[in-house]
Amino acid sequence: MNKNIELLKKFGKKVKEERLKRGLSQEELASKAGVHRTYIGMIERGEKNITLGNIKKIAIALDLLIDNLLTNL
Amino acid sequence: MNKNIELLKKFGKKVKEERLKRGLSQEELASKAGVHRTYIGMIERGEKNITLGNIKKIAIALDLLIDNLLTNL
DNA sequence: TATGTGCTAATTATAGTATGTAGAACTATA
DNA sequence: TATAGTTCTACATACTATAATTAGCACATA
Repeated sequence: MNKNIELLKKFGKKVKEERLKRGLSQEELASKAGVHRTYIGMIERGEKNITLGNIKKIAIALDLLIDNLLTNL
Repeated sequence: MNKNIELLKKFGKKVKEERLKRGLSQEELASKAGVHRTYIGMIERGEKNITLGNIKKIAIALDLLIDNLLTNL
């Protein structure tokens, strides 16, 4: 479990990076993805072990393929 | 949530495919990945919304990059 | 004052883990 | 041949750990 921290932080960093590229706020991304504002914050900080379903939602909200969000993890 | 079924089934199919390519039983893959035997079965049947941490474990057990398991999802 | 984000905390939903039964397929031995 | 043992997988629960969702406050900064 603990060894996931690095993985989750990397994923969060990628999400944040792609969100900012598009000039979106956490709230806007959350709204697009259909999740809560604070949840996006938690994901970006690597605090949650996100499920495949939500990875997909975020990828779609960012106009990305799911595997684009997961390269180099 | 319900719209995830297709996504999870596709993922499970991919895992099964890669497992069989390597001639591994569910139990052997489970052991390599450090998860339970029946859990692999559930994943392959698309019954569980797997987390990023376990996706990584399974990818490693299959000698795959994480994004190789997630193309075309 | 308004917007964006970090962070805590609480609740609900469900992923993760495990045990057990059943059936199919395939060996081996009488 | 049978019939007994073995391996593999589907499936049904059930428990417990934690993801998912929400609300609220602090602190920036424009």
